[in-house]
Amino acid sequence: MSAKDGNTLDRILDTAESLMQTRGYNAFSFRDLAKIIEIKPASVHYYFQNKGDLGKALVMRYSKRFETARDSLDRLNVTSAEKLDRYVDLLSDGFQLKGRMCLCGVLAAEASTLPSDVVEEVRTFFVANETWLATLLESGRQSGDLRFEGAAIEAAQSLFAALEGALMSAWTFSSNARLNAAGKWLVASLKT
Amino acid sequence: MSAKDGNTLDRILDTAESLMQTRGYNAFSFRDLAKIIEIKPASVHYYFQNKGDLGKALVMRYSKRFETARDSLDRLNVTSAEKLDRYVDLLSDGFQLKGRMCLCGVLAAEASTLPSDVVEEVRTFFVANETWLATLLESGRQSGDLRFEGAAIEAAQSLFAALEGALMSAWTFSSNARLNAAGKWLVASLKT
DNA sequence: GACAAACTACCTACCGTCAGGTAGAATGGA
DNA sequence: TCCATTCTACCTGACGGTAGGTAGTTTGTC
Repeated sequence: MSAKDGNTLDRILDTAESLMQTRGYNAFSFRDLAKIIEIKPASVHYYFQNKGDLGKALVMRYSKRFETARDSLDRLNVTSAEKLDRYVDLLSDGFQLKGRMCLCGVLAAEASTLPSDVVEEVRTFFVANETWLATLLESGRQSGDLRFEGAAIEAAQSLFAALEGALMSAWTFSSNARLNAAGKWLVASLKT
Repeated sequence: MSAKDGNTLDRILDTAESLMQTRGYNAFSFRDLAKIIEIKPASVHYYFQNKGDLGKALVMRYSKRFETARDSLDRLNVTSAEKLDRYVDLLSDGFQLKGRMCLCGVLAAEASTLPSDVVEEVRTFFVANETWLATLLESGRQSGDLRFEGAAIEAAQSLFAALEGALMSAWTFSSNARLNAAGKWLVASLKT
C-alpha cells in the first residue's frame, strides 16, 4: 500500500541516486530517502543492509548504464572525433537535463570518507571510462582525425579527469554555459 | 594551559583546514577538530559562531595564500609558459606534499549542501584563479610562447576546471603520478 | 601601588535533533 | 500456511549549538 507504484527497490535506487548526485554521500540520509518515497527508514534496510551497500549498488548501476551507452557509441558509424563529441554529451547529460553532478564525480571528492568498497567501485568507473577513451583516442590518432602526444592511456586519464573537473566547475556555478565551453575547449585541442 | 603552543585561533584554522581538505565540509565536525587540538568543542564557538563562519574564514584564508603565491609568480622574470608550469606546481603542492585535496575543490563538489556564503567564497576563489590565468594565457599568446583558440577567459576557465579535475582524480587514486601526468598533458597542449 | 571592573579564553553540562541501525510484530498475497 | 514485505518502536551515538560559569590577565581610576 505504501509503495506508490512500481517496485520499491527501483524507487529506492532512483531516489537515492538523485540524492547522492545532488548532495553527495555524507549529506544524504536514509531518512531523506525514505521520506521522499513514503516508506519508513527501517524498510530501506530490507533491501540494503547498510549505507555502504546502497552506495555500492548505486555506483555499480550507474557504471553499467554508462557501459551500455559507450557500447552504443561504439556501434555508430562516425569518425572518432564525432564519437568523442557524443561522449562529452553523454557525460554532460545528467547535469544539463537534470541538474545533477556525475555520481562518481561527487563521490570522488569524498573518497577518503567513503566505505572502501564504494571507493573501489568509483575507481572502477574511472578506469572503465579511461580505458574506453584510450581506445577511442588511439584509433582517432591512427585514422588521422585526432591528434595528441604520448601514450593514449595517459591522454585518456587526463581528458577524463578534465571533463569531471568541468562538470564540477559547472556544478559550483550552476552554469550550463561553463560546461559547454569547457567541454568544447578540451575536445578542440585534440582535433586535427 | 590547555592550548599546547602558539595561539588557539591559528591551531583551529590550521587543523580545520587540514580536516576540510581531507574530509570535506559535511564529514568534518567541531568534535573532531576539538579533540585534535585538545580543547572542548564548545570552545571553538568562542572563535567562530557557527560551522559556516569557520568554513568561510578557512576559504578566505586559503584564497589569500593563493593570491600571494600568484603575485610571487607574477614577479618572476620568466616566460608565460614557465609561469604556467609553476602555477600547476602551486596547485599540486598541497596534494603532493601533504596528501590533501584542494580545499575549494572538495567544497565545490559539496556546493549544494554548503551555507550560501561559503559557496560564494569558493566561487570567488575560482574566479580569482581564472582571471589570473586568463591574463597569463593572453600575454603568453601575445608573446608567442603559448597557443590556444578563442577567448582567454574561456580557456582559463576550462584549464582551471581541468586542473581541479586532475587533482580530484589523483585524490581518488591516491596517485601522484596521475596528477603529474595530467598536469603536464594539459599544459603541453598550450605550448607552441 | 592598590583595587575594582572588564575582558580573554576557555570550561562543564546540556539542549533538541539527527544519524545509522536493530528486533520483532503486522500485513497481505500465492 | 508460508513467505515477502513493510511496519512500529526503539537504541546508541554523534551532531551543531547554547547557557552559564570561571581562572587569569589587562585596564582604568584613585
